[in-house]
Amino acid sequence: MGLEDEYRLDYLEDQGFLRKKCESCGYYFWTLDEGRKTCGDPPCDDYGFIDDPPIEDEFDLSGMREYFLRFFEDRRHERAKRRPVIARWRDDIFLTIASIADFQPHVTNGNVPPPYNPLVISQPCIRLDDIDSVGKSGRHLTSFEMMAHHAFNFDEDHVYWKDKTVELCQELLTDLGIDENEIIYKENPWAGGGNAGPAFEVLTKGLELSTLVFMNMVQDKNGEYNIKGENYSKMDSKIVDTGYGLERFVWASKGTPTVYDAIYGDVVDEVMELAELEHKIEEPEYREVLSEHAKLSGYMDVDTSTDLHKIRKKVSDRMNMDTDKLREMMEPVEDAYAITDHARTIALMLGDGIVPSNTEAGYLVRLVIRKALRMMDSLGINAPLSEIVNLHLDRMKESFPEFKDKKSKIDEITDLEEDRFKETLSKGRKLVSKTANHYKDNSGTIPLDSVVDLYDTHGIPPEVTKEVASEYGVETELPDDFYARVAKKHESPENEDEEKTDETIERLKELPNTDLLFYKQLEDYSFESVVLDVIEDKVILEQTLFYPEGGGQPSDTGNLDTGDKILDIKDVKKVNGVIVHYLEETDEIKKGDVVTGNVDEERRKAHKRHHTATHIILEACRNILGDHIWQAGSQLSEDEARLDLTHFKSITREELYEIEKRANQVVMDNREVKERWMNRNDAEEEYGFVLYQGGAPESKEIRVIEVENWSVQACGGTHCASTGDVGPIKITGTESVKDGVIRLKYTAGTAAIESIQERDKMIRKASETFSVPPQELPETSERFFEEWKDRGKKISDLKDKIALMREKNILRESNELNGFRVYNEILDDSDMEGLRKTANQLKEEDIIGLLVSGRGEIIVSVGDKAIREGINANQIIKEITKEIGGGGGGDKSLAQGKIPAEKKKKAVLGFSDLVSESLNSSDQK
RNA sequence: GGGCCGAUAGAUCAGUGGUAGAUCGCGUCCUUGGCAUGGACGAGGCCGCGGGUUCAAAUCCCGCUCGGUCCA
Repeated sequence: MGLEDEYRLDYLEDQGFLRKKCESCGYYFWTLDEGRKTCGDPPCDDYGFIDDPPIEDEFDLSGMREYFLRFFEDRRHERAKRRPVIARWRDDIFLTIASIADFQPHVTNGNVPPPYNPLVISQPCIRLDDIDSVGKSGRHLTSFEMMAHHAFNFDEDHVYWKDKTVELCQELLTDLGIDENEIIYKENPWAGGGNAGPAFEVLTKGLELSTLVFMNMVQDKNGEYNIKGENYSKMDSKIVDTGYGLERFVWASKGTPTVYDAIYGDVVDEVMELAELEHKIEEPEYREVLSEHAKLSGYMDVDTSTDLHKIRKKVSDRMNMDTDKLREMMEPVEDAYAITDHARTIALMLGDGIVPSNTEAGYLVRLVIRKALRMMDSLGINAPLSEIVNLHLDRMKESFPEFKDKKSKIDEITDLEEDRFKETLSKGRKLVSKTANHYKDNSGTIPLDSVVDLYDTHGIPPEVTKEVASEYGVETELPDDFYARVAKKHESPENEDEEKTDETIERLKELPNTDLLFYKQLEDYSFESVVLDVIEDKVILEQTLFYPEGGGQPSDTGNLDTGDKILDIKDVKKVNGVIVHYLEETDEIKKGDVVTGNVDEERRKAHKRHHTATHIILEACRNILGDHIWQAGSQLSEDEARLDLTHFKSITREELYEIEKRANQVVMDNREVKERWMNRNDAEEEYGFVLYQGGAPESKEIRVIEVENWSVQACGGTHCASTGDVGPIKITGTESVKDGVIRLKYTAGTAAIESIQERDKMIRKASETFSVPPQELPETSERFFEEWKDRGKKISDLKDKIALMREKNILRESNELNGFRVYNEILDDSDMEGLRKTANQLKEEDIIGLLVSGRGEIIVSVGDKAIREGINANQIIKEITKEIGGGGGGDKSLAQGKIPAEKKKKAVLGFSDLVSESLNSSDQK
């Protein structure tokens, strides 16, 4: 079934819009211009807005944003706060890529009502998909603000739908002075993230200003609508999802050749200045080249070098200019644009608390930083990247006041990342030199495999490899689809998650949600309840005090008392709203029984202490280390708790002590720990995103745990009533989980006492060994270690001396055999090192020798002269060990091995014969 | 979350199972009026930690810790 009817809006028809089919691309579009034949979207139409801005007045970013927000506020929309660019509330994407992402999935799926309805927002977004086109295309950005008005229509609550949406859009555009004959609504259905719907792209003079999506379908294998290759069916809710590109609007108000000049031309100027280039945007010839270039790249992809080459060729032809000259002219400008763009993205990402890492969102910010640094390098900019980031931060003060306090942290992180990258590069260059030298005499070309390896394993960009290799006169194999090949290397078969259709789950669905007593009776440990069902080893009660595993807190254990028998509970889980108790055995319990539940009190208390301690420590870390600290995971047990934190360097000892001290201070303050249920939107409004340290729940009401005057977190766990109940907190260790994430381990309450005692025992044991009081342990152990090393050296020296002294005996006692002196002896007090030293003396004197230690270590040495006669120490030792057991080997002059100690004499006695045999056989050759 | 790479002298690194090395730096001496330089000698190593294989492990295998890097 098609979507034609979806687009026939009364509003458009009443206004006199005509539905036409684009002669070029075949898509339908709506226009007031009777003569129009094409849809207005490049490549069907050219850019018409450059040097001829369709928006009457010039706007800057904050001016345009404010105009938009006010416009919709005046039309009964509430202004919603932006969310961070890191999508902490979602587990399917790292970055906020659209304004609607703020409301997915909890609002769009109907679980949580929107904060306002309808609402207007300007949401900063980051998209890195087209990062390679940034700067070159004149229109791509890695960060942008998606302005939007959203209306969420559910069955009972209808706000507005298609006609009103288009009407508002049309009114906004004409309000801005855009000629209504130039406004085109192009039909182009949208699909993404499991939803879809009809959509209009709103175009003027070849520029897409906004997209109006009418999300009313959900992915469904048997759905009747087919959009972009997938089947969809209608859903109950209808969501108005619009997106107005703030930067596009500013661009359309200025008509500059590129979007970059429109939105932050002054920063571009400064970047050009740092590169000692002049931004000649005002020079006519220059501006013309730039315009031509921009117009062409408007409808071409520039992410492959061949496309870029085509554009260059066309522009140079049109301008009657040499292609090389054009390239020389364009490349630095493109890099400067890209650097400016990336710097703003970096400011947003770091400002919103992303910590650079080798994984997840942290990796994405590192990627952007490194791309920027590379371009700065090729432009010859010596200033630190943080300086350019600061240019943006200064200008963002007004629009993003929340970044004001973050400047020094952003500087620190940027500088640190710059240092790290330089380190990686300089190491990389050495490695490339080595590789280049290796292939210099070989093929003269570094093969693709090596180039991929250098990039994949060591992070050396292929361009750098090429550059360094050329210094050695070595070629580099570098195909156009290099990065695709790297990607291919990483491809692995994806194991699809099997869909579980569990009978148990079906049966659980029939049952009512369990009444959660552990949220109501915080200090109780036993309760009574009716048994609702028994499924295999699982018991479901009407109400329970047993806490199910969740939020890093393990489940309670305990027992159920049926009156006749006490049954142990080994695990408790929550399946949707139903709490499932896993029992050792369930023979004695049946549906309808009334049982008494007893929670293991010590275990629960240990969990409470560790959980509350976790909240205290997290806030202590945020206070001491900074606001970039976010919880990246946590796990409690009875004995220990651990907390993973985002942090860009390792924590120092001193910081750790400070955190420990501060946390214990909060304990001693005996602050109240309050728990309450709050409306989710109210809680977010009041506390912001710091609430969601442990991940965001997907419900209307959320449980908020507040440590008085300390921290507020959304949390479903059990907590102490006041911080004094936590008892002492002892940090027991740190480790790094991955780059940018550190793990803190600590104990609280009884467990803390135990861990302190454990440490005390270790110290006692060590100090008893040394027979010194604990306080002298550090010095003493150091002294002992130094002495131990000294003695090792002395022993080695003495062994040298012993070997020298033996020399006299050796000369006296060696026998003559076929012109060689042969010596063998058992040195009972010696070891392998001693034997070796003596053997070296033998070699110098050209004596063929066999030495055996008391433990059966054996060594055969042969001097140069004997080697020339074909004597081989390795062969001899093999002969010996073959005959009497053990094993050994080495080279011609020295061979080592071991034989059973009791065979020492036998080895020595047979030696002369072996040597003479060996001499004879070599004579025969 | 997954893949790949690395850890040896103060620094940078070599060392494919058999006597732990190079360069720079450091110390002493020589060359010099002094500096630069050149030369000689020397000190400096739990070869990351723990296990395994082996007659023998810096080296091979497994685990851990730390670091680097690429991808989702």
